[in-house]
Amino acid sequence: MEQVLFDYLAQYIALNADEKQAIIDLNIFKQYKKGDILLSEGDHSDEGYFVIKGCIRSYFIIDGEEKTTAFYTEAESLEPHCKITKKPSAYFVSCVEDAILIVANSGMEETIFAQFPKFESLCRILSEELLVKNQTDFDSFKTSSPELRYMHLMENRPDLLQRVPQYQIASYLGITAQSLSRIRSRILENKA
Amino acid sequence: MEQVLFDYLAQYIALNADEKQAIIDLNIFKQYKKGDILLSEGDHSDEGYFVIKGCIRSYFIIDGEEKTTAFYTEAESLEPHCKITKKPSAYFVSCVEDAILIVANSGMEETIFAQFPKFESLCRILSEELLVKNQTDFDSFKTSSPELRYMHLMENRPDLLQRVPQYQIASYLGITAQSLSRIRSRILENKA
DNA sequence: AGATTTCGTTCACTTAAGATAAGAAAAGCA
DNA sequence: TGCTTTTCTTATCTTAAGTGAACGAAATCT
Repeated sequence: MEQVLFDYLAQYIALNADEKQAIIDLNIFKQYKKGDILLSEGDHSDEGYFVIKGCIRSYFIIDGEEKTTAFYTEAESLEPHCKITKKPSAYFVSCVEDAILIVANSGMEETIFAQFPKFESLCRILSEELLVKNQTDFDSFKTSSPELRYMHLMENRPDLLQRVPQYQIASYLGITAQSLSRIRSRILENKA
Repeated sequence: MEQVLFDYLAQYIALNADEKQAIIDLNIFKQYKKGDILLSEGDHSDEGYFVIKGCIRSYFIIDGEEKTTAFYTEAESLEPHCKITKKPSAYFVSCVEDAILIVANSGMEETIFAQFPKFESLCRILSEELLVKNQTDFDSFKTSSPELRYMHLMENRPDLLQRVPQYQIASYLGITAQSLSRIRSRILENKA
């Protein structure tokens, strides 16, 4: 199970046995069931999540409506805002599927940083990469119509369309479920 | 002039005289004129920008149309994707106003990191904060209508509406200039 | 299996954004 | 100052998204 994490980290830095053991010793692997809520609006949580297996999502509830803002699948990580800002969470995080996650809090990170400084370097690099990814996604969202956004998603994360209910995809695309349904039939028509 | 930078950094870490001098010795302050282009699509650039004074923006050109994706004003910093990914830039960066910027490349960062490790720690923290900010903006964009996005901007960055041409604001909001003009008149009507 | 809840599609209607064009206002320049 | 370019607004028309409601299909539960 650790292998997913170590394979991921190997893309960025080489870890020796001690360093790997230090991570394992933190005892951070947890299992969850579909529907489990990891974080709720208002929570003061200090935990970040790295997905080993499964799918989690973040969403707001605005006027009683769920607004999904992100999905995280294998080898992706979610650092909730509240972990960084130390303020109550503005959104929810729950499991779209049964999941195995790494759950780590800031205290654990400090421990690791102090023991192995190269982890802080790693975190800077990961953080910069995440930032680039997030900005790229935002740019693409801003410069595309809902239909293009959907087609973009079909190309880039086709698995999501299988794993996640359509109404969650819809709000992720910034539209209603009805509108997404129309877009889908429009695309099918044009293919025929 | 350095003071803007040091005031900014003081929010995060304490710098001693040596450290400040190391930064100054990099000789990184540059002046630009309104309209100057700092980065073009296709460029392989290694430079990041920190705004001391003025305003810069990033934009794509898609089908001959400018699509503005971000504005950066005093004490904000822009790390172009190409700096991090080492690939050719997908977008442009230019000056909305005359500007004084800090321009630093990766080599300078390495130098500083090696000399003063706490700068790397600083960069991780800044990077995480930028990520939170960017995600918050993205979430807000996704969950708002164009009209709400504009009102949000009026509240949060009213200065931009004065400093930046409307057609650039419009594409920043993901809409056309005509549509923004209608939104503005709609808002004025409802106030009256 | 049967009942129930969740999810996806369709329809009719309303509202707002995109496209195209034209003109007014403002800013920049000679 | 007067001229030119840039920026903003207005109008018409088209297209697509939002809303509310209804229905059927699929998944879930026991």
